[in-house]
Amino acid sequence: MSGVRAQQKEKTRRLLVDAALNQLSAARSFSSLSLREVAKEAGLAPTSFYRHFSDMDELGLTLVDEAGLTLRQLMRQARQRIAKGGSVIQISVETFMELIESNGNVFRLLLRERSGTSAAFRAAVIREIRYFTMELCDYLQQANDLDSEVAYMQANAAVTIVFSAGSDALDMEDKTERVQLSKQTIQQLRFIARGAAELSDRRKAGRKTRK
Amino acid sequence: MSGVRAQQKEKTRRLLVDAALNQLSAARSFSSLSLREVAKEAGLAPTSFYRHFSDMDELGLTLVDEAGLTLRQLMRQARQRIAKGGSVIQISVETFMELIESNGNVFRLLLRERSGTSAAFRAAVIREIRYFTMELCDYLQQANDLDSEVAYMQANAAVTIVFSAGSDALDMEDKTERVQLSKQTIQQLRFIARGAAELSDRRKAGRKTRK
DNA sequence: AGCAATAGCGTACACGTGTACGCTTAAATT
DNA sequence: AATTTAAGCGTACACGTGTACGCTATTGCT
Repeated sequence: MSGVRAQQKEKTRRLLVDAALNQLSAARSFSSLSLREVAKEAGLAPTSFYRHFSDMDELGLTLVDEAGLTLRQLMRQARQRIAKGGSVIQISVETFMELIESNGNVFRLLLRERSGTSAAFRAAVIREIRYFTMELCDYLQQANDLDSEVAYMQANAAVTIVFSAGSDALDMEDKTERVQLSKQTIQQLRFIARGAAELSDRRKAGRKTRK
Repeated sequence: MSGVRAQQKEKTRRLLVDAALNQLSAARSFSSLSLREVAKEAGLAPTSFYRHFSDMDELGLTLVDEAGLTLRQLMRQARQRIAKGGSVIQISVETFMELIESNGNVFRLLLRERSGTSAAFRAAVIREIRYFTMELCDYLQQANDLDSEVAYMQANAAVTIVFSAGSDALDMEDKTERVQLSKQTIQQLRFIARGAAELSDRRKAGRKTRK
């Protein structure tokens, strides 16, 4: 019942997953990784790969799942920090940027496979990002008392801006450049928040007078 | 002097470029294209490829250049339409969406290689997009009398939003879905415009009182 | 007219790829 | 203790890849 075998299997499975993640870089996308490369990096014979995944695609989807997990951890962490007070937007952006610095490869995976070549991957990534967006949407609607449609548009725009900034940040090695980018991103999010708040107010006023 | 030879060479060079472009699709990225495939599609022997490009990379950069050209045509067309009156934002978004419907592959190339695997490609794509952004920035600054830094942030955010929407539009086969996306994008751009105008005003007021 | 340049082709090679197949060895089950 | 299960390995194969090399045929130049 201890499952020495299953335990060992899970261990080398992780070896494969980690091997794939570690091979990702600015110059190396998941789709450019070969089964043999991953197996070799994990210290396995090529054919042993099949004991864990039937395909590189299957490994890839596992990776996307892990990336989604990381994204959710990010949200949790941001919420905790926000609870302690401070500018919501600023804290969110800074938390996000930290994630990118420490988990660049995970983020790269999401960015690339989003517009990648495999329909399954795209669907999986889009699902994760949508989940992320919806979570933000709920928060905005509740915290700022927004019209639900307006909240969605704001959340969607904000996520787009932040992800794009993250993508840019990945290519920066200079620290001050990144700080500058953060500032700009924060300002852009404020633009959006401002516009959304206004539209939401206008809609509410419209509903009132119509009654 | 007529240059029968050079003329013919240019012709088959175009054959290669077009062959590469035609092979692009949702399921096929440029980096997944092989020299042999492109040559075959162009009706050439693999080795004849080298008479025109030393590399697939060189062909790729040519493609990016063409994409940049398309982007500039887009700007010109949008400007012409704007001159005839109407909502600037609406016209811009609609023009952009038309481009995507008719030149999906060109746009896909830009989107993918932007976060792609080759540093040279990324640099080239980023240059084209930056040029696009700067052009918009100038327009905004002049037309709306904005603070220059604010205008840049607005232009940058707008381009990000529009490109992201374009990327989403590529995956839609339903027409009404695309119309809905356009509406949302227009609204999001208005959010940004609103926020930017406000910040610009605040900055100007600040400068006045300080004098 | 004669020579040089060159676009395009065919052949050939070494290399990396996915994966089918059978074997070994150790855990799990009986 | 005997048997079944399955993780991992090595070998082997067919296939697609980039590209070096030499050849042909046509254009351009002198």
